[in-house]
Amino acid sequence: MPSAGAVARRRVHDGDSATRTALLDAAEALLLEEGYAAVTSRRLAAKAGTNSALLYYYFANMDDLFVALFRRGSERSFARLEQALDSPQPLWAMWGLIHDYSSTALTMEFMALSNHRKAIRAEIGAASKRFRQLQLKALTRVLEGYGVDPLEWPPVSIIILMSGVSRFMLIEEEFGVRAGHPETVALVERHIEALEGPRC
Amino acid sequence: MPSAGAVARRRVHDGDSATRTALLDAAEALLLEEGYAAVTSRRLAAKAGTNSALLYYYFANMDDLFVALFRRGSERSFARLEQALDSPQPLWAMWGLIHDYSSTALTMEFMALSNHRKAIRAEIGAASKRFRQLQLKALTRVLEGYGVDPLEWPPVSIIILMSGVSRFMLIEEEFGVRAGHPETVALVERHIEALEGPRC
DNA sequence: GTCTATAGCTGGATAGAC
DNA sequence: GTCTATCCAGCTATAGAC
Repeated sequence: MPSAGAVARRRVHDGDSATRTALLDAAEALLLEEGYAAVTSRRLAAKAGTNSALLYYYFANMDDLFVALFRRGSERSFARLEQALDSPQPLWAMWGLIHDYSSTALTMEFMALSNHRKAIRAEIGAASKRFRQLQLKALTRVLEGYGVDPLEWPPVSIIILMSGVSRFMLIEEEFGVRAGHPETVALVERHIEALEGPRC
Repeated sequence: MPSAGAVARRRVHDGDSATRTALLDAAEALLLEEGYAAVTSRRLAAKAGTNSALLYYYFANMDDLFVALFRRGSERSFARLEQALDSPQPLWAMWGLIHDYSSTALTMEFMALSNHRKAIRAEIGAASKRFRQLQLKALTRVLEGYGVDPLEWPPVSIIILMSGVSRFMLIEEEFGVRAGHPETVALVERHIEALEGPRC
């Protein structure tokens, strides 16, 4: 574990290279398959077909690697969100994005990881805010178009409700709890359908 | 890290003793203050004013200690829930219990911990199911009394909505995201008030 | 019941050859 | 850029004295 005040002394090679990408890919795969505790310098280097010393050539330390991996993931998510909000059925598209395990699993793993990697905490906060702002800007316009009263149903609350209920069910499923999930998904989707018509 | 198939060979002393309780208290405090990564046998023993060898006198291994701590916490939560559901305003009482950081923080820490301690996963799943059943049994009766249509608003979905939105906001707050939270809390509380009158 | 001492392992990070 | 070899720290768990 790096000491709290650790500073990267080595020079880091930010550019793209096949090895660097392989290391990030291996880290992402390990993170999803076995959880962040499995992502150690040795195991991840082995999975990428190299050794841990090379990892430290590309990244100053493990924190650095995790931050790079998180940013790569956020950029992808952000692009997917922009595309979803641009669809003719933005509520359905957003719900599809939110209530999908594979797009949420990485985020949740990073949240768990952030418990003992403070560098990651700040990254998650910043990305969440940016994500929320984009969702909010689009949804405010969309809901206004559907004639939804923003005092009774603030757009930001719609986002939080959809995200919260979805995330909660995904987490529960990881622990084998499924009671009430189908009914709740149906409830959410009834309300989306009332505003936006059946999903196309 | 214990090997996957590790079996507890030592005899374990389950009964209450001041030292055992001190160890559990220290573990709980460390878990909340610094996250589960800080809960190592050495640090926790030091915090309890003893040494790690004694920890292994009371618990077969670290997994065992975490399971014992989780069970102690669940029993307390369960008792609080029973009391809440027995109040004259069960919706308000349940919401108060759900949307309270201190009662949720430990659960979230255990969920993060369960990523690399499988023994904990099973415990969380079992406790969640038990918790849900109690909530559901009480809420079904209460909502029926308020004349809420169970086809449009299934009681189990009300529970999931309340839990999900609350948990989501508590997590976001840990990452410094607060946008839309007051509006959303107000929204939930308006709906509770419509059914149960102002909170007493 | 409680302690000291320590075995055995794993991980982060670096040195230095090629 | 990539490797082998290695240092050092911290952790789980045990042995054995008192």
